[in-house]
Amino acid sequence: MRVLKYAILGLLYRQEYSGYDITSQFKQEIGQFWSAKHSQIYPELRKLVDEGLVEFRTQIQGEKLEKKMYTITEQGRQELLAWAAQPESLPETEKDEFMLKMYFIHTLSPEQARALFEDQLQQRRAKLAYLQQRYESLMPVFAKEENGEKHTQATHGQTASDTAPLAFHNPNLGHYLVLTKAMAREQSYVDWLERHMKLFV
Amino acid sequence: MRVLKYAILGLLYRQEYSGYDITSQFKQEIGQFWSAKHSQIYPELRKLVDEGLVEFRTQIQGEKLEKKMYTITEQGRQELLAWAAQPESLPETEKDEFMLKMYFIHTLSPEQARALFEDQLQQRRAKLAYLQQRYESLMPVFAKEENGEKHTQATHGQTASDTAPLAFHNPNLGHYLVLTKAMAREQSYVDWLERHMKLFV
DNA sequence: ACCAAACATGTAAATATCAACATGTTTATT
DNA sequence: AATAAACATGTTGATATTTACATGTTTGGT
Repeated sequence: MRVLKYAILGLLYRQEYSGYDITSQFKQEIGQFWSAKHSQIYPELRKLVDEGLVEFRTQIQGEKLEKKMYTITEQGRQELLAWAAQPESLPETEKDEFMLKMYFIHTLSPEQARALFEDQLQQRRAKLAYLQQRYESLMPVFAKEENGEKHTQATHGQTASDTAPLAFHNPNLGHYLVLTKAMAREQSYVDWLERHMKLFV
Repeated sequence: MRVLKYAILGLLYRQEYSGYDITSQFKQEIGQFWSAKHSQIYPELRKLVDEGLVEFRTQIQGEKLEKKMYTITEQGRQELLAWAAQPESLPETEKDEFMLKMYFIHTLSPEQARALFEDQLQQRRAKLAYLQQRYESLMPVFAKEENGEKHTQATHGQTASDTAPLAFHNPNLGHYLVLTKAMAREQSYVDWLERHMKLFV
């Protein structure tokens, strides 16, 4: 399916990046939904160059550090748009090793199961808090906007920050969507864990 | 990491299975969180036999159809339990091609984006409905139990069926957990899509 | 008696992914 | 002046995963 190809083309659609920059991008928000290591990115970039979908120019950083700045070509843009507009059917499996362990919960003692559950809850809560903090620092306008009206007693699995204040033509829309979706995912995970914690008490 | 190894051991912990049976299991509920094709399963079973973690006996089906029924060994049980009790740190990325496209939403026209969004919503709703139906047919007791008290006006992203009526010692607990978790995941997805649909109206 | 679907097991080739190996430069701090 | 962290780019080898190739049996329905 070569999704990495399109992930890279999509990043280059907006601006010029080096291989290192692309690696860094995958450590940011989009990394919640797609990422790759540099050892996969560099060969993929070479392949994209060979296919005429991207081009690069070598830029000197400092005295002699060479970095390759990649840009998307017209052909690359066309392939990107064709992919992006194409609806996909859902994957049958969304892999989750923790849930696999939960399916085999009868292999554990109640104490062990509880420990696993609590560890997962702690990790998911930390991740959710991190995402919320990113949201507030990256999109202070929208975060504030909602703190007055609904954010007061939100306990039912959905933060008010997840309510779409952006218009279609806003360069931050994509970023906003992945952040709110990641928050919704983690909130749902936390809620489910909390709802089932009583099994081990 | 070899998660498939433990997925197979976990299945065999409860009962004897053939390779085909294991393939079938991955098409059931556990396939929501882990799965593999038969072309990966058969070599893995051979490897597990070589390692002494599983054994098999050949059984004749009908006149001459040979099938290999696999059982877990004591060593296999030990390795399974060691894995199952071990907490894991969260994966940095949970891949989702649709969300990758949403990050690149500026490559699309509002009409195209809306079409993608609606397609995804339709697919996620269908999947949620399918899971709910499975839940009701597999766990009729608990589905009924909750239809009286809370299931009446559930619109806030969490079905009442997701509220843990089982005790720790119930052989269906693992199955119950993956089903409710999959439903929660899909419900959260549907809610997020619905909340953001207005961007395209 | 025929046929299709399900049962059953494998291999081969291509691709995707990750961990480790390998090397060197630049920038900021002390 | 030293040093650590970040910047920067590659390759290699091991695994994991998917798609296609390959073959045959059994069961249930017409």
